[in-house]
Amino acid sequence: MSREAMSSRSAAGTVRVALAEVAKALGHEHRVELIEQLAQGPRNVEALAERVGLSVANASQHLQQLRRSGMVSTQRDGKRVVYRLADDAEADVVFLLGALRNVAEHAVVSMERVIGAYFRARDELEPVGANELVARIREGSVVLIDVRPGDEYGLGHLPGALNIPLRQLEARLSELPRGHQIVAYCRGPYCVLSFEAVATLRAHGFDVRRFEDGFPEWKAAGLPVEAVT
Amino acid sequence: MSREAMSSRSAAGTVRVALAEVAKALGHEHRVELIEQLAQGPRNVEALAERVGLSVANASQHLQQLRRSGMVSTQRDGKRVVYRLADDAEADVVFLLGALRNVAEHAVVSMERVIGAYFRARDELEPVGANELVARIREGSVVLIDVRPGDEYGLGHLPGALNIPLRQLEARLSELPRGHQIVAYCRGPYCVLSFEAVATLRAHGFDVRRFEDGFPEWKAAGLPVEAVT
DNA sequence: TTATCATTCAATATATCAATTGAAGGATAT
DNA sequence: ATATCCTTCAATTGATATATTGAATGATAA
Repeated sequence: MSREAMSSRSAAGTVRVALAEVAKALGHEHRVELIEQLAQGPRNVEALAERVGLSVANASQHLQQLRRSGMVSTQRDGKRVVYRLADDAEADVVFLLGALRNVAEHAVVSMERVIGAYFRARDELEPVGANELVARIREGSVVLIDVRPGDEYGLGHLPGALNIPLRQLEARLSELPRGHQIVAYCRGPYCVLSFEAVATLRAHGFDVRRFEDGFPEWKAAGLPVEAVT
Repeated sequence: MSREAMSSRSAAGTVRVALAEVAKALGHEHRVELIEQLAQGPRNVEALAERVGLSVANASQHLQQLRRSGMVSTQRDGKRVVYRLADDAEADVVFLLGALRNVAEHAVVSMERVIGAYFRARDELEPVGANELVARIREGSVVLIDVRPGDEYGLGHLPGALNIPLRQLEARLSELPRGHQIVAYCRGPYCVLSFEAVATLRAHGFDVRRFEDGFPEWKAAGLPVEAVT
């Protein structure tokens, strides 16, 4: 939109254009996934492209759309360009993803289907809410495990969480206690890693539940996080 | 997306496609405005087209995109087709609009500009939050006025609110009390009607504040509403 | 400097979207 | 039935978005 067109527009119209710009930036599967990745922590273009399964050039173009929307900012680090959620907007972007999930849950038919087929287990897994988790971490009545890959754990994790990536879980069962309840978390409410972790650990007789959100939501709520220094 | 492509996709991928579909549906200024209108209450195509300033055919096409996204549903009423926010998703859609506004507020440069120029007055107007408003309605210490057009008021309004459309405000000052504080509300946090109403009433010496949200947010929060029967 | 690396730009083909026009559906009223 | 009204469909034009390829930029390291 040109400056001229913008200035001839009502204040309310400008607000709507701004909302539509943000929505349009999230209006493509790849950009949703890029934002989800960036919610775990900052990354350079190559790492993002690889995770999302895009060519570097294609990922770069999508990232620039996100940057133009204002949700993402960049910073040079040597010969790399590091993308991150814009500091001002980080928590709001995480909440926005959550609001989109809530709407899609009711509105999008294919999503209802996949939730029915895959995530129905949510109730059976008795997920732990953030408030309860805060209390139980404080009283020390729970062992937290972060089942994301090690690099994401390194960029930030819940206080005191033990990092056991899902792939290593079966090999590292001896590190887990049988006396305490275990709570597993990963990238967010529809991240499959913690679902699988809970299923695996229950099959081995552990007392384990899932955190209903993930690291980004925890951080966006203003709760304390740790990072590997 | 075809059924085949969908079934060959991971559960997480399906969720992302669903989020992107919802976001894309809000990725156009006209559809944002249509959703804002529908958040006030159900309407037929012609009424929506007129309010948004579109041809009927064009409005119909945008409305069908919204319907395909699942956010909007239709129902025939004689020779009219009435559009409304889908019952399941109504509150979630209103929250989603709010989340978009929060992100855009930080992220979109043009929006910061217009907020600075037009809505800076927000602080000076000492807006009333929903919790405070609930309490003050209960204790009867406030006179509520709804400054939206009469038809929107008729579709639903806050309990006990008096409808004085902004255009009639100066002509109806005698209906307003000088003993009690007045609270004005309209369509939402960036709706200009209540800003103007507060400015007008203050110029006439009334004790008046703005409700910081609007009718849709009040209803989406599960608070009670009235409608003209 | 030159070579190397990470990222972005430019050009292209393909696909999708937006707005307009006029015709077609579906319902009611005469 | 016929006419009328509201809405949707179909076809068109022009605009915008996506993905690919290869070249250009900007920074570091030899």
